Order: sequence, then structure tokens, then C-alpha cells
Amino acid sequence: MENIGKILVVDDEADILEFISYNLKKEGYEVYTAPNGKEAMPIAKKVKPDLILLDVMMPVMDGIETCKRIKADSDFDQTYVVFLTARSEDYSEIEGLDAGADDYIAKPIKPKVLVTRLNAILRRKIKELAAPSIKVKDLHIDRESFLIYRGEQKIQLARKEFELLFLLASKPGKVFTRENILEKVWGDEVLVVDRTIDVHIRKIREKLGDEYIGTVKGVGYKFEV
Amino acid sequence: MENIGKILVVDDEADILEFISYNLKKEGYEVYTAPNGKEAMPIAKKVKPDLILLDVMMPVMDGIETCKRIKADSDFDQTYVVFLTARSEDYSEIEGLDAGADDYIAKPIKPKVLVTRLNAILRRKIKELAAPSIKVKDLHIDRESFLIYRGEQKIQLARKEFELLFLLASKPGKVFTRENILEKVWGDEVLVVDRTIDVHIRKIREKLGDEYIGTVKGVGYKFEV
DNA sequence: TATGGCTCTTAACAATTAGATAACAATTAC
DNA sequence: GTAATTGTTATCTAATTGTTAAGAGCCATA
Repeated sequence: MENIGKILVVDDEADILEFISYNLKKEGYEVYTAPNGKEAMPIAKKVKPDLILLDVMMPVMDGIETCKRIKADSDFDQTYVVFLTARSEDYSEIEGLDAGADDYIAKPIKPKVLVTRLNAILRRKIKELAAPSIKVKDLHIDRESFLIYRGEQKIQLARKEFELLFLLASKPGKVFTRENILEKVWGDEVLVVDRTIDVHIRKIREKLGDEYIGTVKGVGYKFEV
Repeated sequence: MENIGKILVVDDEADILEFISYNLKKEGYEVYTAPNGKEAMPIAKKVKPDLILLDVMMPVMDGIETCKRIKADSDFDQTYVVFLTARSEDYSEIEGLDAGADDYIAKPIKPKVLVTRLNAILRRKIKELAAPSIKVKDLHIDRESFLIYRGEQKIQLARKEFELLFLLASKPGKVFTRENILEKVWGDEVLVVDRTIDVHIRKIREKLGDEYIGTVKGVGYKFEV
């Protein structure tokens, strides 16, 4: 099954971890686990999960504390946090989930419920994140139609060209290293020589003109502001 | 705020009713309330809400029973039902929400969660209900008759072809990925190879001409504007 | 219950095009 | 001036899409 998202599950009970993990993997998620908040943080930092499923009650660093730290870290702007709340726990405590959790799921967990809920949350997320279009300078870079508009003019870019321009234009002025670009545009397991980027830059310049993309020698490329 | 939909809230606890009602009204919904299933039915019949928010546990006629009746009534084909489940309730019972509910929300209710969730559900609904016929370019794509009119000419498409064209034409210019298309035209549990789409596209082009549907390589198809 | 016609799906092969690379030219930094 | 870096072009190939045809299933009608 194809991969549809990364989920980090944090719970101190090994069998619950196992149970959830199994069900989410079956659904096609890439699942990571940690037994408490403290150990979860570095994993979260590393894998940048789309969603963190967090038990509220844990020994070393509890869910609420963990959630607060996550929400305070701009690395996790794009990360959803969902609490797992044992129903025996007092809800007044969970009310304290104004720590910033996005949702919560009550134990005991039914697999179908869990999966349905997480699917719904992540679907929402994907939708929200998919920045539909960027307007910079006289360009309107539109993901919906995969077209670049300049005034009345429509410019068609090839897919990689589009993604590359989109990336650069998403932070005008910021210099992206080739490494950077490869990671974002080509993805994790990159199998291409980084000079390939140069060729794509060339093609974009050919189609749009030289004034949009600048070269910072020894560093990378940027969208000129 | 403009009106974005009618919601009927059914719960036996007056303060919860009040709380939900307040938050939904603030969001722009037209809100109706009832204290139990029995009283809810005639109201539902009358106002034809877009969505019914239903407490599972209620004295006179509980949520599951109410839901069954609603789902059995063709008047409510277009009505979404969402359960409110108190945490103390046994989830095995909620499993019985195979009574046909479309979603459920756990108590205690967080306003943000409630509103976000309902918005999402209703957005989906509005989209589904949208326009029985579309006029784009020189085409009149008519759901009633499943025919395409081009001037005086009537063009007959097969069902899947029609649905596919209808989808693309519902957002002219927007590129739909194959995944996208499968989800919307074929439905959730898709059992077909995505190349099937290509063949349908071919047939549509054969019947209508090549000028309507464009290919965005590596991405998907779109209705050309 | 055959028969024929339709729709849908798939597989196989052809055509096309985006993308990758290498090779060489130009430019820049030191 | 030289080495390092980037620009540019041409070529090749791998991925994607187009196209055709064949078979399965369905339904209406004889």
C-alpha cells in the first residue's frame, strides 16, 4: 500500500503501542513509536511526522507537557497533535489540552474509529497545506491549473520546472541550496546529480525570462525580489 | 454572517444544546434544536436541515433509533447525521452507528473541533449537491438527462465518461490527479487500475473532440479553459 | 434463456515527452 | 590566470500517456 503519511505514536504501554502501530501500518501509514514524551521529541524532530498521537498519561514526560513543547516549536507548525485519553481519566485535566492539541480520541480504542478519525484529520491537513497559488512580482503561480500567469499570458512549465519555481517562489529572496532543492522537489531518495537542477533553472529562465531566478554562486538559487 | 447551512441539534441536556447552538450560530449556521428524537423528527421534516447533530443517549428516543428512522426516510437522502457521543458511553454501542451516521464527535465538545468538523462535512456535501448541470465553453453538461448539448447537437456519453467529464468541468482549469478522479468518480474503495481513466478520457475525446480535456503530464487531466 | 449491444476494465504495444546526463562554453572569484 | 562554479546545448532513456483490442459482465428484448 502506498504511503499516506507519517504518524508518531507515543504511549508508555507497549501493547497499546503495538496495537495502534499495527492498525495504522495496515492502513498505509509510516509509523514511529516512543514510550514517553522525552524520547518522542528527538524522533519527532528527525522524522517530522504529519501527526503525533499522544497518550495523556505517561511516566517520564506526559502528553500535555509534550504537546506544549511541540506546539512551541516552529518545526512542528505543520504537525497535528491528537491526544489519547483513557476514559477513566478526569476530563478536567484534558480540558487543559488547551496545550493546543488538535483533537483527541478516547480509549479504549477501536481500530476502525482510530483509523477513520486519523484519516479525516490528515485529509483535512493535506487540503490545508496544499497552498494553491503564489503571487509574486507579476507572476501568478497556480497549483490548481499548473500554469504560470503573467498578465493575460499563460505559461506552461513542465512538472519539475513548476515544482522548482514553486519552491523558490514560496520564499522569495531566500537562497535554496541544491541539496535543499533536491530534498524538496525530488524527494527523499534522490537519485539524480545535482547539476540537473541547473538545467531546469535554465529552462525556467528560457520560458519566463532571466529576471526571476537569481544565482548565488557557491550557494544556490533564489527567487529575486 | 451569511447563512451557510441548516443544522438541527438534538440533545436532552439544555445547557449543551445552548452551548452548541451558540457556537454554530456564531459560525453562521441556521440552528434548530430538539430535546429528543421524537420531537426532532417533525422539526427535521419541516426544515430539512443539511445536518443533524444527534446525541446518542437520550431519554425519549435515542440517537441510534432516530438515526435509523432518518436514514430510512427518503426525505433525508441529502441530510448528514453526526453523532454526539459522551465519553462514558460504551463504544461498542457506538459501533451500532452502522445505523448509518456519517460521522461522530466525542464529548466533551471543544467548539473549535465541533465547528471545524461540521464545516468539513458540509463543505463536502455542498460540493456533492452542486449544480445538476454545468455550462462551459460551448457545452451544456446536463445531469438530468445525462446528455451533453453542443448547440443543437446532443452527445451521449456512457455513465463513467459522463461523471468524469462532469468532475473535470466542475472546475475548469483545475488539474485533477488520477487519484483525485478515482476517489470522486469511482468512490472510496476503488478496485480499478488508474490507467482505466486514460481510456475513458480517450473515449470522451473521441466523442467530443480533443479541445476540451487537456493532459498535464505527471499530474493528471483538466478541463481546458 | 439465448442474443446482441452496450459499458467498463484490463492488457499490450506505440508514441510521446519530460527529465537526466555528459560535454563543452562562459563566467566568476580569488 | 587559473580553478571552481555555473550556463548551455544536444543526446539518450525512462516514465508517462495514447491507442487499440479483447474479454467480462449486464441488461433489454426477442
